[in-house]
Amino acid sequence: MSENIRVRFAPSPTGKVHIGNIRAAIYNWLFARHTGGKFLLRVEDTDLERSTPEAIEVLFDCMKWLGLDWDEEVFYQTKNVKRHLEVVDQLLKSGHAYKVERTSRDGKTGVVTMFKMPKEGVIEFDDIVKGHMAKKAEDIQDFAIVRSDGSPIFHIANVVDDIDQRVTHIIRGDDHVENTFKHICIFRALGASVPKYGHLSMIVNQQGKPYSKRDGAAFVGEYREQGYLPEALFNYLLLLGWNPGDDREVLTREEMVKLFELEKVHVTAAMFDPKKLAWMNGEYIKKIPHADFVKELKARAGAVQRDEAWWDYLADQLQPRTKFLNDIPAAVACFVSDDYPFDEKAVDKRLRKPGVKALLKDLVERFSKAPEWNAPALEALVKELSQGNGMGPWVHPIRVAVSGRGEGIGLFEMLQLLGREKTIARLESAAERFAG
RNA sequence: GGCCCCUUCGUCUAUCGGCUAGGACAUCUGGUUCUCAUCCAGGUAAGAGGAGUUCGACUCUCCUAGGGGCUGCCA
Repeated sequence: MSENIRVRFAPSPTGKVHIGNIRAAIYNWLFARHTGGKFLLRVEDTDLERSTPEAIEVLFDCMKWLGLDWDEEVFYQTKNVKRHLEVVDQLLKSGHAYKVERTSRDGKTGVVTMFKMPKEGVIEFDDIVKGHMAKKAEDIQDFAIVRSDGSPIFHIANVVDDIDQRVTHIIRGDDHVENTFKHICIFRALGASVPKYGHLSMIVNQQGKPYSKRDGAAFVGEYREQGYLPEALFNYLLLLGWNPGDDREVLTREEMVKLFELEKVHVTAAMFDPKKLAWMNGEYIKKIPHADFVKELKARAGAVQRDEAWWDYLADQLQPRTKFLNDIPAAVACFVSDDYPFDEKAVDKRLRKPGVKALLKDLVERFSKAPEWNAPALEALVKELSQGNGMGPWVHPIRVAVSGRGEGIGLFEMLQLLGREKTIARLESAAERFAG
């Protein structure tokens, strides 16, 4: 493979980065890193309304969050407008373009510059992912390249920028396939070499339609806010249309770079499955180094003063069962404050039952007298009470009383972390408040 | 309507003429556990339909059906 390979990610900043779009970035990045080529970033900021500095910042943030580092300086399309128009002049002179008065859809009338399509012949190219593509020139109409206000249109800007950035491979969404036939004609009219193309299928929803904001989180920022790890999103998006050829699914970045091949990217549209992404996220959370997880935990738990051993222990209990970092606050609420919320359903099921009050009172007695306060000792204590018939009748009410929830880390580990004093106080309080 | 593309379990996919069609997620069952969002074991579940080529087609060809994309002075 050549080290001259140059690819680009060329989004138009709108303040949000769509997952389909970022997947294109991922594939470009991987292709560049795999082949030792350059991954360029071009900001197609010609829509002045939407391409605000803030929107561009959002784009950079998403890229950085996912670890998509780019080579060379960011290329801004607006800075190349002069060049675009020079090239249009060139096309006008060579007879590949002409001016004409037209009325647009919204009723504007004015003179636009049109690119003149060849009238016969077949335009063809070998798409790296879709294979051989061909279309009769006569099936494509002449198209506008300069608006009546004198501003260049996407088709010409895109092609000129690709020439100027010396892009060798254009990897982009499937929705650009038709444009490619047009763009190839522009490259040829300019005597420029035509880059190689690879068109990526779309990410679709359960109905098979392009995945949009109505289908759930469609933008990178939303996944970040919901506590997804960038590595998990990256890995999941990569697998939507590519696989390493064996059964591996959770891959390190190094493995991805080593194994990624554009030729093996799928042609068919892939349905987005939030459940598998969630699973993938859990896998990556398990892989977080202990010390880092403790840091996350502390950051999300709020201000609580405990010693390191206490945090270590809680982290060990929590990490394997955490699927989303955003679940942490609810999971640790009972450790953070004595004013933790009670889940009404759990309370109904486990506390508002006859006999529970007496049971809790009895436990308060026994816990007060317990010689040791640690998980194994407490478990032994309750096991003895249950006489081998299952600890459920004791465990469930205790759990809801001290944590307000029906699920969480192991109960006895939880009691150990809470300490004797809090445990007893909470059992007493719950007995008065809820139990019958 | 016209043009281009696609079609293996519910979903993501393996298979590149030999298949008892494999894996993962989801789902179900059983086990472990106090619970579960952990862990272990197992199960259900697929080649759109029809012709042809071939000793043999999920794999190659054609047709049909279904799906998607494009058809802008958007990108």
